[in-house]
Amino acid sequence: MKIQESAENYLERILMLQKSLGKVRAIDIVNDMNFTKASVSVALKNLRENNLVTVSENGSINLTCEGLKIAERVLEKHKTISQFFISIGVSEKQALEDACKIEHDISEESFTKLKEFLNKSK
Amino acid sequence: MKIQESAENYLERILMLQKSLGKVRAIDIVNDMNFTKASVSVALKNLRENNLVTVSENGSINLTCEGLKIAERVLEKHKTISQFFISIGVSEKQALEDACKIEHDISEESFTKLKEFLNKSK
DNA sequence: CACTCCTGTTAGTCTTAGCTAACTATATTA
DNA sequence: TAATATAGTTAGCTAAGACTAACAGGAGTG
Repeated sequence: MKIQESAENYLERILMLQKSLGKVRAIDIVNDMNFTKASVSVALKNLRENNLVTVSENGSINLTCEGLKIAERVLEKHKTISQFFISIGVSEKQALEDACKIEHDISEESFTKLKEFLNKSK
Repeated sequence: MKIQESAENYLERILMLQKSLGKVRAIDIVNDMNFTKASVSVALKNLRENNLVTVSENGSINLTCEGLKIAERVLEKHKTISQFFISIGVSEKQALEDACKIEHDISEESFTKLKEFLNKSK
């Protein structure tokens, strides 16, 4: 199964929210991503069905091993890309916004080279 | 009207084909983009309705002023982004493939900074 | 002339991923 | 206790953008 861009985004946000809030419920995703409750509910159902998250009885959402792997990979891309843009003078706001989209498009090869480039230029 | 990513792509390809073939018909786009005739036909209808291309009786497709502006902007992004990736060691094939997707996501601000960066590093 | 190839169109289907509306269930509060 | 707020679900709609199938018209050829 090919992971869709939207699924990648949800997983990434769940991981970010886990880090900032400790514990994540659907409503936290709603507030963070500015989608409706209904959209998030359906998206979570999908993630559950693909074994990328689990939801405990109290409503707290957890990434599975597979889900976490994807989330971490996307988050790493996000950080690297935004860091790169900032390093060439892009505003932080815009860098983050662009990274959010590009993180789903960049290939492993280009991502690796970009990381190397950033490490070298430090 | 917000120009869709797919429309941007079609316009860009039409411009590229114009440069390489001189004259562009729907079938040239079909062969170049690996979509079906039907998909291309519908897409062209859309571009026509949005005054981004015209089609003459003999079937040759021309960009309108507005269509050309968009095509040139996207093509410039394409070139800049792929050039950047190549400059940091990405293979040409992958650089072009990634540029094809990222060109639709990058903001004007980031694009400008990327161009400046490339000019400086020359 | 009939056949086939080439080009293009239309109709209808599918998937992704958002939306609203309406509902349920629980918790808080007047 | 009744009313309201909060959280989540389901059903049904929409739009973009691909697809297949079926068809129409012109050009060249047996």
